Amino acid sequence: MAQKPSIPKGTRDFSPLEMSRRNYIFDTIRSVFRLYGYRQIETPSMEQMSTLMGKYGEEGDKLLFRIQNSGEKAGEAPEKGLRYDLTVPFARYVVQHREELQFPFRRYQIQPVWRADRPQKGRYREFYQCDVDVVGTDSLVCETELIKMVEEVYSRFGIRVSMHLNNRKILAGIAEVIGEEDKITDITTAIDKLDKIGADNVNKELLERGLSREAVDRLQPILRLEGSNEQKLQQIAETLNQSETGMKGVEEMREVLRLYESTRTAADNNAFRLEIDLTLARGLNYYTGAIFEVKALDVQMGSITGGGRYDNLTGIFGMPGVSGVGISFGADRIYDVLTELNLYPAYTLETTAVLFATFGEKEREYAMQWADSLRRQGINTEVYPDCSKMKKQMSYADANGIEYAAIVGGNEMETNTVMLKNMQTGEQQQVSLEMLTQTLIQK
RNA sequence: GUGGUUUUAGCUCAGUUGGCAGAGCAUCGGAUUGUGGUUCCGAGUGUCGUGGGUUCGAGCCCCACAUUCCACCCCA
Repeated sequence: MAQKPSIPKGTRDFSPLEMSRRNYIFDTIRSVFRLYGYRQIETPSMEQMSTLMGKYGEEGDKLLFRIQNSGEKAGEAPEKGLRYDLTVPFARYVVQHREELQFPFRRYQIQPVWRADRPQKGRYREFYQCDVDVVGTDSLVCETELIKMVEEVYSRFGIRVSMHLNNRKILAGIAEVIGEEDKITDITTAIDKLDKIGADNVNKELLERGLSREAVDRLQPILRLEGSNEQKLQQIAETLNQSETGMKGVEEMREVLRLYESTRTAADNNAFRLEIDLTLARGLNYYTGAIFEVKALDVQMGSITGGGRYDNLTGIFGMPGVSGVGISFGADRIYDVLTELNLYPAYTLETTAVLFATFGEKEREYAMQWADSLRRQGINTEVYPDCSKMKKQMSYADANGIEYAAIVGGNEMETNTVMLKNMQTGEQQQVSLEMLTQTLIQK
């Protein structure tokens, strides 16, 4: 019985053109990662449920894909699940391989992750993250370099972005000074929505979540913070001067900004905006220091990159005292942004340089020998496999965006040449193997 | 998990109060027995998302499920 094939909700097929573009994204990100000395690892698609559970908050647990073993009954708790992000598997990896790693350890990882979320704009159930993390150091140089890497990546893509910067210690300090230390999660998730729902609704939500009227009032100056990063820091420092944790956060942020500014030159791109944003919270509750988020300025889309510092993620797996910091580029959202802004360079069309189109079996064999010679020079070459009509063969070259057709008939075989046709201009000339190789190598 | 939306030819989509299933593009063939992308002529294609129900009769009305997209929650 023929049934209509389909793929699971929130997943996608990638066709050749899309893959060329995706590879352009991965290659660009990867080259920046390597520029800063990061090395690649991969981890399995599935992890033990015990590794995943409880790392992403209540909501996160619900969004985990569970893997049902064939032997398990429907009601049993599955022991394996698909990874939800790359950071937690990385922490697990570090703990398991600690004896073989040199710290500080810089790694990058480009792999798909899965979330059983409801799909919508820029949200898929299977998507790629490009993670870059360094563990085993709490140096703020790392935060600074991550910021510079974000700047470099988006500069290469030509996407104008704003990078928002916050610090969990500052958020903790705020909760402390308004006397609601234990409500830090409620406070952060509420003020995270400031942009979207406005100050009045945020305050309403804070009251609903059980904050006192007084605490909400004391929060207001923080919410309304304006001015340059330096001015913001000044105001935050004044507000938090009674909180040791809060002041630590202020110092960290000040140092990161200072280091960042110290490396900037006039040549740096001004399209990149780095701003302190106290309303930036980020849901993952393992963050303890800096937190980052990047949004495209010219496209309506959720964050396209995010990350932060986590002081004790490996502690959960029995290896305390290892601080890490990292960020994750959302490849699929970047793809959507590049598509919407039409920013793909022309060369992202990965294709064949030359197609041999032939008039018969003898010509085809002749073409195969020529093709081998070209391939030895590293030129992407195809021989049309059937003895079809020339029209058909030329259409094939055209439809696949192949730049040159090398036509082989009796005349060409006699003179030991091919008729080389430029598919864009329509110009053609009879050329020797040497001339053909030269022409194609120059491309 | 909540609310709405979409699904008809390979693709994008029309389809009237319930009455014979349509267009453009793409594909294939020909005009052109050694030349594609432009032109002209011709042709093919459908379990109308799936399963039930109402009706003399359902692409259209009702129910369930799947799916698309959007918003909320949350997030890359």
